[in-house]
Amino acid sequence: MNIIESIQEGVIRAVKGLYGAEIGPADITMSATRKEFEGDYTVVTFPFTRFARKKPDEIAEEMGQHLVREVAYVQKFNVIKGFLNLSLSDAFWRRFLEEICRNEQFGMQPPNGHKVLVEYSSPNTNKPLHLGHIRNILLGWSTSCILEAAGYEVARVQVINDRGIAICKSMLAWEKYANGATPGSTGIKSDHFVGDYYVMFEQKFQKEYQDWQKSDAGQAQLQEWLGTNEARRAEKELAQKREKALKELEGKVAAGELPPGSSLREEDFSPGKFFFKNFKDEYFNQHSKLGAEARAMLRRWEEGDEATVALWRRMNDWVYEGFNETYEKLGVRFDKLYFESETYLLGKDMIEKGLEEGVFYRKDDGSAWADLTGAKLDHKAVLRSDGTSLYITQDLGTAHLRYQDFGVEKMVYVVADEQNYHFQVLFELLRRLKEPYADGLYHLAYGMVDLPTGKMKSREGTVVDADDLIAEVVEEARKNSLERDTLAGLSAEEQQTIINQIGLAALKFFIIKVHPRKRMTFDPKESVDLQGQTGPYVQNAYVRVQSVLRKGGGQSLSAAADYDKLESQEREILSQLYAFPELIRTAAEEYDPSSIANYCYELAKAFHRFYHDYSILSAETQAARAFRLQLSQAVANVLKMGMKLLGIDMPERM
RNA sequence: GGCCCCGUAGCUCAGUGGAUAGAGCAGCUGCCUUCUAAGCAGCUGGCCGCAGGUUCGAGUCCUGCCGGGGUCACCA
Repeated sequence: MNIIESIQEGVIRAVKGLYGAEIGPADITMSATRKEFEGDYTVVTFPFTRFARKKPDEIAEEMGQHLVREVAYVQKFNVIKGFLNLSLSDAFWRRFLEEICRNEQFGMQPPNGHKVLVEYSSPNTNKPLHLGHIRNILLGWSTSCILEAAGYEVARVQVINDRGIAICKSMLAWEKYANGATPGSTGIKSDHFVGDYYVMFEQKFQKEYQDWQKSDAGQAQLQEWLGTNEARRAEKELAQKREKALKELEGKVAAGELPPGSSLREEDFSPGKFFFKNFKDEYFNQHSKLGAEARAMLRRWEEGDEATVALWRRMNDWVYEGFNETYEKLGVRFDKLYFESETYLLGKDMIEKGLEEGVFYRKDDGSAWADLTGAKLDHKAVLRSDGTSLYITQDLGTAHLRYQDFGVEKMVYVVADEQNYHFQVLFELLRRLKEPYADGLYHLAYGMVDLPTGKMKSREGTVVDADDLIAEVVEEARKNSLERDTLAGLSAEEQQTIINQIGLAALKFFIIKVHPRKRMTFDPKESVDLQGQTGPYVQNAYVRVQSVLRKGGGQSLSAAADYDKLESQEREILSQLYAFPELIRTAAEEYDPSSIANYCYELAKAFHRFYHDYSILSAETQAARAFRLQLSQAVANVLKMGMKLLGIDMPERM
């Protein structure tokens, strides 16, 4: 039993003995004592006034005496405004420190016999990975590590969207314009190589579309639309929008944010532009030559045309090669890949079963639906009238397949929050189908990543590429390291390893420290910061310990047993360490890596302060020296484990 | 419009219903002859979106409103 439970039990007995009331642990409000007061743990006594019929201070006083008498290691107490602050004995903390120094795996929970699957990354194969994927990957990886630390057996998987019109665009552009060029022949990273042809397709298509807009056919289409009611509505809305924008602009000019004489871009409010923007998909499907070619290619792929499938395989393999490089740089891996080309037909059996069981119903046209109005959702199509699968059908089948593959009781889907509705529907359907894992489903929905300039938009070229970003943070770490010149004496290879660790720590920590649910602003300038609330700050605390240990470690630390009169900073650090196991449990329960990041920062901060204020190697006594060495060692160990859960490695020097 | 998420310092973010709401960045000041200054300390900066309610106690829970985002396809 840990000390917190002991105290709770003591409080329960005290309440019963003193006031004759029965309470449970949940009725007790307990927390670590705030820094400005003396004590280690605080019990709030206000809730007890109801049955004690006494003032909070009196209750606290009585209870404090009771706890000191009855609970081992509770040594003394003080009362401030109804808050009962308890101090544990030095012996308690010394024993705790000894215990964690013996246990390298302190905080890691023993296997709990449960299996969980984590799906993350899940890219398309037509473009390289970008900043959004990085958040996804870091969340997925750290969540899976945290679940492992909490005792789960974890399977890491990704779904790869390797089929559909998008990859056909890349294929078509490559066929038409590449003249047989390959990643090897051009020296371009292979996923970027494929992505470049996707971009090229879009550019050629855009050019074609613009030419068409000016053509008789295009103008005729526009004229036809301009006569409709829809057009009149649109014109009205555009006029309103224009007015609003004009007001905003005038406000900004008045505030000096924009130069005088600034004006609106009138074309933004022209009905013609509005029309052609919305007509784009229809143009692609109905009129475009390139669109027709891409669709023909998709059809050939679906028919299994040999040459098309071979090209498809070749280009996708290039993409995987590039992805794997990026995954390796980020230090993540997967146990299994699910390719949509292999799973997109799955799920129909489940629909059949569901139809029999009345989970779904059929419309006259043959399509299958689920009535989810009871779950405050809606009617949802699960099979097309021609009998083919939909996105949701495929996900039903894939979930079932994964259960067969891994026998997991829980599945975590790391997917952006724009798909919240989809997962609500998916989980509800799996519950109704009585899938055995249906109660263990969790959508780890994370907010999109914005740039200081606004949303990332691939069409406007504001997407931050994953590889570029990694290179940038590592370069920043390299420059800083050179200035500091602390790595002299190490081989070039060792130096590079450390610089990579520092750069990636900055990037990863910057992203993980924000709660997943929140939309986040990613400022590239701040992400390469190496000072303050950052990954390298935490690494530096670890490095300082290693440096101390190199100089003064190796001797017996048994003298630590004689250390008494712990400093309040030492107690504070110990109390933080004490919270580590519980932190892992709650982080796993809540699927929240950000709590680990913030914990590591707080612990590093406490250590940096301690390191500054007290001498470790030249402490006043042998006992103090031994104790502080142990304490430093314990801090380093916990920081290393904590950061490892975030996918961040600790360098031995920096 | 329905549903979901967010709103805390100039900026980026913490904050299990408990004490005087915290960090980092930015700005200003100090501290390297001492275990690595990627550090430490200080100053400046808050109607915790607004209004009600529940509670001994609300940034935290409930309701309404305002603002931002997402989503509501036989697309994925």
